[in-house]
Amino acid sequence: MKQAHHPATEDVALEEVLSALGDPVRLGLARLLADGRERGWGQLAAPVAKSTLSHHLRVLRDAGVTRTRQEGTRCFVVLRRADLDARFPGLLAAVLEAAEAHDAGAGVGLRGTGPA
Amino acid sequence: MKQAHHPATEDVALEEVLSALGDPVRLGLARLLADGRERGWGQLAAPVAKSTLSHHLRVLRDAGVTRTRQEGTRCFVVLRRADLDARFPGLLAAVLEAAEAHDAGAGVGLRGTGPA
DNA sequence: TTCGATGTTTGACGAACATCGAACAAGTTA
DNA sequence: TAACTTGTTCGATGTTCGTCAAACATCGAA
Repeated sequence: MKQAHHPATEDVALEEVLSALGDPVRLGLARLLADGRERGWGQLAAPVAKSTLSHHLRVLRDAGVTRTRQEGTRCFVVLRRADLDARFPGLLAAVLEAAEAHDAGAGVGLRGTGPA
Repeated sequence: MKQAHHPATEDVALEEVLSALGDPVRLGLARLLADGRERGWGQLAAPVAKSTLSHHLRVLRDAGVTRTRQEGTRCFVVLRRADLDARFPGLLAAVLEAAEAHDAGAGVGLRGTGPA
């Protein structure tokens, strides 16, 4: 559990962001984080094994879509909305709105705290 | 060279569009077509073999990003801007603007008619 | 009909990807 | 110290992807 690497805002690449969000699980994760609130790793519920979930979170992180914070032995994930909006104005909003409107990236939800 | 299949506007999937545009060559092609003008297949110049170019154009077509029209033995490609905008408002504009701003998808250009 | 131009399809290849279970590392708690 | 919790990393597997060359199909021209 070493400190994860995050690309600087100016190093975020469009192709990477697009292909990162081009996966159903990752799009679902982004959609889950769309409200800007930070979520605990354990709250995230995706229809994949935890090692796979870890992989997807890494792809999102490496692409610059999310930021992971570590607190003790647990992690918290948050969308880098401001950074993305600074670099690609309107992109994230359009993607998230489209995902919401068409229920894309389904299968990803919250655990414990219940839906909503 | 049989008539290619195009998805109906309501069948266009967000994940497919995003991952279609997540490739440098395809993003470059989309960027090239961003002005809405129709281009001849032969005008498209990408740093790949023609079979590969054909493949990429098919991915874009299958994802609903472009439309291919056939005239005799040659093809013309155009961006399905209105369709995409109807289904995912603002998405294509944000992607193309971001690509333009950061010169993403480079290596794709025009042949014959010269740049511009 | 024969030739040439234009894309598409096929077959093959290595690289990248999504996925899993198991082993591991780092904190927290008993 | 000894568990236990929480994610990450590793190794393996099967799939998809990007790429090319070559063969093919189709249309127009000679």
